[in-house]
Amino acid sequence: MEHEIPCCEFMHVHEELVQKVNQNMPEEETLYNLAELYKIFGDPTRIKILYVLFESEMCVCDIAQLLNMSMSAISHQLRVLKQGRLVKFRRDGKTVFYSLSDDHVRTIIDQGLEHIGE
Amino acid sequence: MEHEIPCCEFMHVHEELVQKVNQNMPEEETLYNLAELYKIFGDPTRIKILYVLFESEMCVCDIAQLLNMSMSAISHQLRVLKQGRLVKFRRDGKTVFYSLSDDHVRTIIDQGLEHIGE
DNA sequence: ATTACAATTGAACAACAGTTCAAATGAAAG
DNA sequence: CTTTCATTTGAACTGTTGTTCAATTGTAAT
Repeated sequence: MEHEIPCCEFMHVHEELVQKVNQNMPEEETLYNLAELYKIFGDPTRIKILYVLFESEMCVCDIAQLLNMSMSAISHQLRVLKQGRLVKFRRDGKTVFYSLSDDHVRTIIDQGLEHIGE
Repeated sequence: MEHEIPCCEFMHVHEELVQKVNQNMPEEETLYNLAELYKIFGDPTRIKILYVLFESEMCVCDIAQLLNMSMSAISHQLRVLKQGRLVKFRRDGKTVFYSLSDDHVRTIIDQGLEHIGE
């Protein structure tokens, strides 16, 4: 990440502005975590799973049938959603039921829909 | 995307619920576009660029210096942001100034921050 | 114990994404 | 027209991601 920066001879932004940017820029780790969160939303399959879970908790098998995909594929994606704390689960016998872990999920998706104009 | 679905013998979700899911699930294209939008936010460099642009419009060169990255890398990412309609630009002589195209950007990022608890 | 079955896991594979490097634009000045 | 310089572009390379397939785990029933 080290660079010789071949760049314009003078900066267009003022010194004051540079300070403001550095002041308001969150820490590297925060930015990284933020990107990680959005990466999770950045896949149609995972978005679909979240939509399905908007209605109610469901087992892997039901989700797979509803989305017409293999249980393995769904399970892999549920793991990603679990790691991102977007879904939680409970076991009931052989079956594992997944559900949304909080309301941010819905808000974030709604904001996105608004942006693309749906 | 075709599957033999080896799955549980009976569905746990009720018929009524299946209908509700299918009713509320947006069209395939919408879901795809939504995922595409979030993919854009799913990269630290692009998040940083957006943060920089929170303060004011800036040229490629200034952004590159502020983030300590090559102009080429920044330009490539600005193209992605441009395609997602998250930034707009104006040319002034040899310089191109980029700025945020609307307020959704800020709202979406704020929602994300809230989720990760910052 | 053995069987049945929902769910998870890991390896493999193809598709994709981010940065670099070198070359090409595009606009202004000499 | 030629030069200069900010920006863009395309190819190459590397690292990552999503799905499949086969094998495994975990729970309950026989």
